Amino acid sequence: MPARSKRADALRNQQTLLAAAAAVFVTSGVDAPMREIAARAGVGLGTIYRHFPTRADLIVAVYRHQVEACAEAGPTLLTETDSPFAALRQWVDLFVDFLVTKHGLANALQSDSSGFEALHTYFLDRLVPVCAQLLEAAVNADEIRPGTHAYELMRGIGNLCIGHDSDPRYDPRRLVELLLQGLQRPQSP
Amino acid sequence: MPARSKRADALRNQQTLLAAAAAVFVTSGVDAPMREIAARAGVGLGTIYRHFPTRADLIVAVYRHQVEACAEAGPTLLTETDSPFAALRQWVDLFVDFLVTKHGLANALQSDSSGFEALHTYFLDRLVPVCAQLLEAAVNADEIRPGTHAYELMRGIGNLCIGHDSDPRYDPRRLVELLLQGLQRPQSP
DNA sequence: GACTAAGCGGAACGCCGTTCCGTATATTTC
DNA sequence: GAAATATACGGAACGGCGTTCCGCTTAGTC
Repeated sequence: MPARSKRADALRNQQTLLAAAAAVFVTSGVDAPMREIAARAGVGLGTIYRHFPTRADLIVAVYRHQVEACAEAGPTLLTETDSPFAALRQWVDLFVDFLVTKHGLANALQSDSSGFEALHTYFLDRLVPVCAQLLEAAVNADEIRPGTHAYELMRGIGNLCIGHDSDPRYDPRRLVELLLQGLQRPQSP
Repeated sequence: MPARSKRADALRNQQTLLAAAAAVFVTSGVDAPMREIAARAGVGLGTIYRHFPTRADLIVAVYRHQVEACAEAGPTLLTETDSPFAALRQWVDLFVDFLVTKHGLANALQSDSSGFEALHTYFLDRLVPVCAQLLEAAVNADEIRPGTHAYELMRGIGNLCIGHDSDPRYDPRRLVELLLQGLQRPQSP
């Protein structure tokens, strides 16, 4: 019993809000004042909170497609790439690219303030299993040392992506690459 | 001409504030409301801002000793440890321990909001040269590959220390160790 | 067209950083 | 010791932001 379906204006507003949020996130980052988003969408503050009770809900809704795409790319890369480690590296690249192009998203991802919990949860629930699969394949192929947990790796990568735009001398990609190399099994037998 | 020396009560308040801030930082993190610190010190808000115009100034003042100690440990470790890479590893451990025991400090260090600039600046100005020296020694000893910049490494390590207390499954030390291993020169000639 | 429940807007509250200035006091001067 | 003055103090006040709440509006229904 799906109750009664939502009102038309509610659905319209939800879409408008998503579009407005996406636009504002680009220019002002994911920490932009809620008022700014509401104003851009031409709705009241109450409306934004009714549709997206927490900021995290809004962020998740805005980026869900891209996260899904990233998650789905995992298995694909695994089958289409000859070495599992190469697949892992490409997948991580995808993830880093995603984070790095969203102002403040990496920061928000790690924020421990309640309210961002949903964000944290969604990203990790969706992506950690994918990462784990890639990791396991690479371990089985004897390309990397076992013992690294996907959760930890994902959070580490996320952390490394913080603040990349504050200084041109800091490029998260180089450090992530270093991390991956640290993962590689020493070639001694 | 050192102008006239400060008033006695001003000096006393400065000390009181430092102690109060140190105590509050332990319990509420370095983001604790300024009011809380002022209250704890038993002074007005104006006083805290007069002595420490920005939050970063206060944080720097509170932790200056420890940062100095860490900076000075660099050269010492280098002479007292047989391998430069081992010295680097120990030094990094020191730095991680420092960051990990200060709630929210790692976050603050990376915050790009103006006002934390002084913090960023002080930490990096003081520690990057030390790290660079260790790095260079390890490169010269042919223990690690050249091409990594101390600035980038320090920021990466700082980033990895963010959020360590939000989940027991996340241990920055393991990832930092991975990073260091990624630095090591592959043992192929 | 009237009814009703779903949805809307934005005023209002609380928290926080930061500024500003009337008041209090340490220090110097006589 | 008292007056003079530079210094420092306290906390009210302002603005920005997140979040809640409720009287009003409107879409969907009969």
